[in-house]
Amino acid sequence: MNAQALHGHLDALLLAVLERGALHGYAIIEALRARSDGRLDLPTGTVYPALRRLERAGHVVSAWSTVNGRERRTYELTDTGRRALADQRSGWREFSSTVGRFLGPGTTPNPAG
Amino acid sequence: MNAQALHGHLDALLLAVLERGALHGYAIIEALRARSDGRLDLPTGTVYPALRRLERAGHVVSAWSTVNGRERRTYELTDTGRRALADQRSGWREFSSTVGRFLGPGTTPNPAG
DNA sequence: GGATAACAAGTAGCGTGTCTACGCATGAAC
DNA sequence: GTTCATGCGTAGACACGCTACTTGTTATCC
Repeated sequence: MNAQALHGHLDALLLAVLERGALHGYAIIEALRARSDGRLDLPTGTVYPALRRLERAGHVVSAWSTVNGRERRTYELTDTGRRALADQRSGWREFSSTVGRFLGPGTTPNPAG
Repeated sequence: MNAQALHGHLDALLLAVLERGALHGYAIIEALRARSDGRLDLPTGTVYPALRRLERAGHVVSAWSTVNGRERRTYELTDTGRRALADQRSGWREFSSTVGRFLGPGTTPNPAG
């Protein structure tokens, strides 16, 4: 599964992983991969531009830090970003329940757990 | 909600509405609108090209019929289309459950106490 | 010491897919 | 005879993610 299917939901995913705490780009990619059991394996060429978009939109702020001589740009959610995430969440719910009507009951309201 | 968010799932929706029986383009649009409580209101410029894509792919076949002097092109699911729909369905389930982990109700830091 | 891999960030150009904005045609209402 | 709802269709614009590439550091293997 690649990000083509995401189309328009990628930003929401990025905000969602940052909700748990600030991360740098590479770590975001790994978090997405880990939390999706390897299903979301996004290329850097997808994630980095998206993060810059989010920063331009004011949803995240970034800060450079150097660790072992390696440059890391760490991204953090802003208040605006938090509100945007809430919006995206309700948008996702409406979207998935609407499409779910046509494509099956598998909207997974809750993964049984 | 428009089809921008659909991106990649539109074909599946079209196949899904045709699953219940053959329809012509305009009726497909109305069926989508009706079954989604008005949430899916797709422009013709989105649906007609999509239907032609599906026909080129062999997922549907079309036939002209004239009703009251009006030309209608009625689309019908093929066996290939039915299989494709099944594929899309399982694809949708995987997609929605994966994204749902991040954006779903169970994702909030307030785990339904 | 040199090659390779993993980590870390980024850009350029392409392809796909939906949207906007049209055009064409018929039948009913006013 | 103009307007509206029905019905089909295309052209071009635009947004977004993908592929492929570049730059640079640290660690590992031979």
